[in-house]
Amino acid sequence: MVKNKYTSIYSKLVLLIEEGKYEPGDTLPSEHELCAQFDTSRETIRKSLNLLAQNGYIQKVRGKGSVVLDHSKFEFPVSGLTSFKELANQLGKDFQTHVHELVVQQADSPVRERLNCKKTDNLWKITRTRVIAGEGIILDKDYIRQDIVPGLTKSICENSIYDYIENQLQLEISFAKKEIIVETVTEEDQQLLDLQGHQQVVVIRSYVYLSDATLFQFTESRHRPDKFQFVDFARRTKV
Amino acid sequence: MVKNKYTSIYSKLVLLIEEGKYEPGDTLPSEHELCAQFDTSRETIRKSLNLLAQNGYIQKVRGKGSVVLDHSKFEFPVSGLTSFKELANQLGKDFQTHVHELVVQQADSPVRERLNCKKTDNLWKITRTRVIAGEGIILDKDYIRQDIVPGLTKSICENSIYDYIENQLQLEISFAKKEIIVETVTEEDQQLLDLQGHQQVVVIRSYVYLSDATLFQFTESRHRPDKFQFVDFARRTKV
DNA sequence: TTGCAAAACTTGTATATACAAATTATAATA
DNA sequence: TATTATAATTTGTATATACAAGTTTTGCAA
Repeated sequence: MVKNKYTSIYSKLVLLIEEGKYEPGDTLPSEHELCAQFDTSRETIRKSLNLLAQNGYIQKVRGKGSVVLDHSKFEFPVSGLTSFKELANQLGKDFQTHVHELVVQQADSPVRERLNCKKTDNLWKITRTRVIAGEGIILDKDYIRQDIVPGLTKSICENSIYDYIENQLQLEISFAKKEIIVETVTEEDQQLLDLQGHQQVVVIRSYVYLSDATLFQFTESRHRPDKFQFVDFARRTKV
Repeated sequence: MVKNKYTSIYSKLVLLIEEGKYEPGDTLPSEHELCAQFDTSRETIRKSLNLLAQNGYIQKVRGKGSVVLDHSKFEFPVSGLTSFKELANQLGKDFQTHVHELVVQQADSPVRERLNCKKTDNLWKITRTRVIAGEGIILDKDYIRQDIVPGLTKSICENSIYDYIENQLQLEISFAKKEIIVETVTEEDQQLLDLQGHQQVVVIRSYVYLSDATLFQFTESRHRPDKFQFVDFARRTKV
């Protein structure tokens, strides 16, 4: 994949940190040295380092340098915008996706309000369960605008919708707003998940946007509580 | 508070957006125009705009401009690093903080491992409940390194420890790693919270760092599930 | 040796320029 | 009028310079 200079330098530095070339507590080479190593300007290096800082790999300290953080402590990055398949691949777990429903329907009122679309707009409704080690753990209910994402098939839904959107349709998924709450189980949860007596599920509602700021997807992801984990890296923003 | 140019411009733009001067769907004035308005260079304006984008206020589109997003949709910003008091103030809710325990102890093994400190290090242990509308909703258990944060009092814990750390001690809280999971209630939960029959609590474990990358606090925040909500704004990072 | 001051180093901020890439507006043409 | 090509506008990337602010090292003096 073709990238610009500073993201490719970022990726190389991430690799070096994950390989252990730079260990937690170490300081990276100074910006000046990195300029020489990568044969580029200081501003470009600084953009790469800011990416590292944003994603929790380093902490920059004025006068000292860029201190490497213990990024591995949280090996389960559910934060950010990562598809289930990308996640499962990273973890190397035994998993399957079952597609229960894949239909086109007109937006009914509760979803229409969430997706901010017209009554006549056609929406994909996709219901899937994620099966890990033989147990139905996650129930995903997706609503996707068909005019933006046409041509969905069962096979695509079993693999990765994100992969299809980004690589086949060449659309750019950009950001999402997420909300995490706990709800009591519904009849659908009980039918499609192996709840093992749990009376509540953790629900993640996501509103997903393209890079031109159009909202195209609403997802409700319902997790069995004992298998749920969310990890976040947060920087303090002063008022 | 003295700030640098680009964060102060950022704050002004946030204000204009929250006031409704720029509405969702509008585009901000172009970078060039903003340069003229704020009498500064384009790079400085770009830093301000990048802050807006990171925090979910705008989406930048090449060739078009900076589109204002609907930031108000999530009026409950638990994401990021915000103290309970800051949050409660924003919401204007009726709340109280009860301090149940405020002691200094040597780090015992489970906490020592989390805080990555020596056996002989002294730690504050603070146990507090957050009471909203008369009900004990949140149980906070804090462990803070005494050598870094000395002089804690009950009064400080009833108000805001973060406020004391930042304004009295002049330390800079910088970032945190958080983990959210669901656990079954403990005896302590049942004693100190009004659980109303709930058998599980949502637990947020936070590791909080200063700007020089030293880990100084570990917090376990235990929430009654029906009152828990976590909101996140996430940008997709390409590999 | 110890303590202090100066220098060197490192990151932060602000400004300027040049060109690339995407979108939008304009003008010319059929 | 409708279409197409061109120009103007807007954001993205890369580079360069100058100085500020914090940390570490160096070296001098007591």
